[in-house]
Amino acid sequence: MSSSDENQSAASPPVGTQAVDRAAALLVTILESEDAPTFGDLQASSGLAKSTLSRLLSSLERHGLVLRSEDGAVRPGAAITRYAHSDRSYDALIELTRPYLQHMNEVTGETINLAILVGDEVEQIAQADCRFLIGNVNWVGQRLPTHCTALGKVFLAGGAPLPNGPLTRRTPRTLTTQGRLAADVKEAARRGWALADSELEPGLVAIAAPVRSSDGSVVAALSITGPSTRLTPARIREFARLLVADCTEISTALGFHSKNGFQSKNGKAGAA
Amino acid sequence: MSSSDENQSAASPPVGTQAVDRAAALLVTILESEDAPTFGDLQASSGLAKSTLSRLLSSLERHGLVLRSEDGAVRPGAAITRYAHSDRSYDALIELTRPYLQHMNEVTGETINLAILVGDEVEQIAQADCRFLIGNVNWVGQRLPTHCTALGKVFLAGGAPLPNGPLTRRTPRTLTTQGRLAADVKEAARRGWALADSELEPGLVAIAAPVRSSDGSVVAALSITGPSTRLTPARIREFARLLVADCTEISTALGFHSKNGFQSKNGKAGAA
DNA sequence: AACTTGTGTTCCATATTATGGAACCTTTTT
DNA sequence: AAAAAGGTTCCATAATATGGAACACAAGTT
Repeated sequence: MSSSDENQSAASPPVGTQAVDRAAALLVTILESEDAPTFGDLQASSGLAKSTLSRLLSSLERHGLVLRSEDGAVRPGAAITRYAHSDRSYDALIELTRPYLQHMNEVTGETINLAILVGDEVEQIAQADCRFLIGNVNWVGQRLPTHCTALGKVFLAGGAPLPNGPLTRRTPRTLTTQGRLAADVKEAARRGWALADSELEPGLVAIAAPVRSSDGSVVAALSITGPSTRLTPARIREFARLLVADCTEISTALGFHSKNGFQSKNGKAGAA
Repeated sequence: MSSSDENQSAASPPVGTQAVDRAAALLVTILESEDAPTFGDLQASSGLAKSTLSRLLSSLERHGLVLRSEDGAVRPGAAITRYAHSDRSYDALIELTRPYLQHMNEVTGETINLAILVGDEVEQIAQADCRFLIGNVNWVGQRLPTHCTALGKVFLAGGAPLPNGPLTRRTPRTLTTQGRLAADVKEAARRGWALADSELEPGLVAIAAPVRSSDGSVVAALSITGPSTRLTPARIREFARLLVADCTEISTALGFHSKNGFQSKNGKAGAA
């Protein structure tokens, strides 16, 4: 019995159930594999006896956690697929990012938001509240356009299609031409974070950075929002560093690895 | 030991590992629960001893399959979240739908495609090839606009934002005004399937229907494509029934339940 | 066609490994 | 301050998972 703990478990005194541990390790392997492993692959990577592996897979399969196709490939099953394509999958993302929201809130004192792209709008799905009197608004559930928000620009920089309709003028500083918006988004992509200064509402400043999944696509964005009186240029630079650092950490937790903050998706993406 | 098989396993002679079975059932419960269950909830629903439950959850947690937040709620863990937000999650969707593609291909003889919405375009991700000489084109990987394809109209009918830029005229029959497109999409929503007759390419006819996830959102679309010589009005009606039936089955496998084929997402969605 | 190799499942005796009750610890409620 | 609720650890017991070998099936090989 070769106890090869190839996972992150550093020095955990084996508390828990051995059989379940093995099955869990198996499932994780299947979830992480770029292309579906075969029975043989799993046997090699886990070092389990054929009989044991067969039984473990049967149990997982019975519950729909694993799917075996005719060619012998083992894939995540219907139960997982079902979850992956449901709204609930974002709840876990919120839970995963919550500590970071709190951390950034403690350091900056400002409102922190987590958002995803829904259609061509940005929807805030979690928030850590500002500690000052001025600035407490609940943004959760709100949907905003992409062209005049820092969060929106992050998704645009990540490859979302530019809104090709009219760009509504929310304030005198809103970018209302395709050209200026494209340039601003390009700049955001270059430096790794986006800025919206009085473009949504006069005196309201926001910066935002991307959270990426393992394939490099932007799944969410985090923002710091506050009044321009507090978010001065110096503060913005300081907070942006912090923001990008935390977003990078979250992305890493999601399996993304890269040295530079922003870069185009390498996989299936690209111009149509 | 109350062997309460609450899952679909009808009469499977318990082949497999008991401990893993319990853990798997637990994980499925967590994945399916609308809002995160607590330790107590799981104890009640599974009927396991506290100690056993504690150990099982520990094992699952160690591998990142489960996440326990401070308030005691148990949620899918980072490993699952990571997978759910990666491109790979579509591989399993393809695998899940493959039998249906084949079935429809056998019945109709025409080309069947599975597609998802990427940005404001439709990307084909799986195909069952046409059995006739005329009509074999590999669409997989291709991205097409939404306004002139049956697949695209399905997503528009499902709530995706209408393209608000110019609607490119691909053929004389392409719908190039917002008004006519909106009307066509509305009709598609009403009857549960979409049609594109010589709108992408002269003589090319396609029908498509939605695949929905448990929350009602359209995650994918299936299409039947062929030349207008074979896809006559009578055939179209016949194939549409088949298409909608199969899509409903797939949606059910993904946890969606509804009597009428098309209906607006009841959850977070709605007009902006 | 008969043979060999590769893959995965079932069988079975063994002892390793999971089990549940109780004690214990921590936090919340009254 | 006391009590209840919620979880974890401990421990002796035997129930349960284990791996080797036999078996079944398919695919390539001579």
